[in-house]
Amino acid sequence: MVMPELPEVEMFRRYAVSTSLHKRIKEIEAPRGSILIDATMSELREALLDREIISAGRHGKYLFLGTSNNKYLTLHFGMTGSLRYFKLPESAPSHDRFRISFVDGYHLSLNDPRLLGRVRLADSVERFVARHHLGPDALSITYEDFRRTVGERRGMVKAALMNQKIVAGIGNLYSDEILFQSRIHPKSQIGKLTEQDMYEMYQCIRSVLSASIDCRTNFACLPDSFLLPHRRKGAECPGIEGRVAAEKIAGRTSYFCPRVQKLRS
DNA sequence: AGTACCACCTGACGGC
DNA sequence: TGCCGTCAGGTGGTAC
Repeated sequence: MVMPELPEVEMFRRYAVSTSLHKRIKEIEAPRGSILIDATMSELREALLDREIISAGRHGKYLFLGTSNNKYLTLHFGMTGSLRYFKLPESAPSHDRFRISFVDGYHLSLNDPRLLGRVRLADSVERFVARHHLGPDALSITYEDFRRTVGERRGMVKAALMNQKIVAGIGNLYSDEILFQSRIHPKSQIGKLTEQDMYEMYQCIRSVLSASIDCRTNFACLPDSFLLPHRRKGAECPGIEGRVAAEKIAGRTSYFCPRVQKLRS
């Protein structure tokens, strides 16, 4: 099952571009209801029906489908959401929660077994990002901004990496990978990180997320040096003799290699 | 300000 | 076999 963090949502963005751009919207439906936030179905229909999707943007874990009348259908995938494009009713996903139907008979659906995905309507991406207090996108943030915003916090580094207000797009899985490759223990206190630690972490954010996108988020395709394919308690650490440890940190089960990742405290 | 915990939500899985 | 508790994790809320 796909956990939608930045690379996964980037795949959804590309999928939407390759399937759904410049098609006239005929109908929208929410078969199970209660997926809309801050907007009603009639507002959504008013904004979208008879329009086309002309752009697909992403900020962190949010996907923005821009329409020809300057509105943005904003999708969040929760922890199990994904996009499916199909024509025949029998090809509809089994957990179809939000469906856009185009005049050519095709559909784009948000498939979401655990019902944690959300759909909103926005007037601009910038205003949406500001309203939800999202930090810069993890692949766009500069090192200066990263060092400053992380540096002025206290607490555990893992919590900061996963905090969407600091940097948008990193969740539990990729924060574990970034910290593993940075050789930093997830419980390390931010105030104890060196300048070198910060820079290392910043570079690993970029390289880890990019590598996953290059692999189309298929973990089996990642280099042998990655932790993600071995993200099980007791598994062998990649590249060093040792076992993967699991511990609840910042409210999430965290996997790390204690021999590689030393605690800064 | 940071942390811990809960709720939402369902499918998978292990224990008995 | 089948029931049941637990876990998975993004977001957003509350209490301390």
